[in-house]
Amino acid sequence: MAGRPVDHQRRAQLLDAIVDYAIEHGFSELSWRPVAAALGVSTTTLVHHFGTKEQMFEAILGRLRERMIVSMRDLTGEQADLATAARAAWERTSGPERAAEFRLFFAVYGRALQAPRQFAEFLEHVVADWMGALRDAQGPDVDPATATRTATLVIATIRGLLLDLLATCDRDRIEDAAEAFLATLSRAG
Amino acid sequence: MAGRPVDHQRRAQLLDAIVDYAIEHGFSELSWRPVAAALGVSTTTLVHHFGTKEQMFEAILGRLRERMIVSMRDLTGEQADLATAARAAWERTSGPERAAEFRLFFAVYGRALQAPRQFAEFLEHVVADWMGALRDAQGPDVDPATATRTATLVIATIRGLLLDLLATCDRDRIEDAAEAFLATLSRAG
DNA sequence: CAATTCCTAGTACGATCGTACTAGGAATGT
DNA sequence: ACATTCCTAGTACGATCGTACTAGGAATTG
Repeated sequence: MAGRPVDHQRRAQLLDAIVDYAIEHGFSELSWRPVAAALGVSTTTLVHHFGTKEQMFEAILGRLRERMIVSMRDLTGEQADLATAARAAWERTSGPERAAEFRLFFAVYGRALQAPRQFAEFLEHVVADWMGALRDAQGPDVDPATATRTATLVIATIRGLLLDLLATCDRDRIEDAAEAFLATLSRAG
Repeated sequence: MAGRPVDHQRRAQLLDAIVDYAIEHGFSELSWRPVAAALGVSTTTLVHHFGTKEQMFEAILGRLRERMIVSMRDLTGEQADLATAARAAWERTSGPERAAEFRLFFAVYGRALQAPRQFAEFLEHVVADWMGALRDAQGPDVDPATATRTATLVIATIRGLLLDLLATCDRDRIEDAAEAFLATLSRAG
């Protein structure tokens, strides 16, 4: 008994390629056959590794979640400072090279606001992590309620600006507003 | 020559029903057959009035745009005041009875961030209108650049909070943060 | 009245979807 | 070596999709 062992690395490698494909093509074009063709494998290979399509979405969101949470690690350097944390968050997310990734991120919202629970869970995890980072950035001596309030507001503002940035071509206007917002935080904190 | 005249009212009536269906079911379930079944007509009736599916999406977005712009008319009462305008904007958008509508609104973002131009155009029109309203609310005597900056920021914050509100179940946290944000505007303005 | 145009419905065709089924080569434990 | 399990591929089936085609009843002008 006990034949060939499961190749977990193979699945992870396929999953990363699928996430890249999703970032580039969006969710709507995410069918077995096109993905398999892009990866140079057969659809049955993908089905074998990921089961149903719903399970594949779950795997994609899990991996994407990991990536996005990792990209927001250690927002503050040494000192705990909300203003620098917010600025770091903005700069890490607003770069043109990450636009495709955040396009997919907001596509998750589009899906989460309809039925399936998996997309909503994804957002809860990611946003909760970012909230924690921005709460920590305010230091231990601030009122927890206001810390939560401030973190919520900062995330909401940045996310709203990001949506603008991705949806419009008016990058200057958005970056100007973002700069003003971050300056406000520096003045206040 | 000249036979039966075109019944424009019939088309408008069908379109409104389709928009309602879209608000309730989202874009992904927006196929000829289910919509026709829900409306109690045949698919050919819809095809006859709207042509291709892309044209139907265009019609839906056009009607939805009208609705959303109308819902934000006259944010300020008599006096031009950014704080009251922002508060009015928040209160008009955050109500639970409009949640379904804004779910679809953010679903537009999800699509706009991928290919098709029509969704991006929709957002440009709607956001431009809201921007204008919030710029006007600041009165004629403020610097146009800062007025644009402020309007951008207010819209971004409200939109970010709205996304949070729709995606999470933590309504209290969001409304608390929104209240703090609006209070800030009142203090500043 | 007749002619014409619009509205609606039924049907059918090709494409694509998710997925189950079959089967053969590859890699392991005994 | 052998049995067993994994990986990959090919194929096929049913469902759903957008849409073209056909045709008949309704409403209008001449």
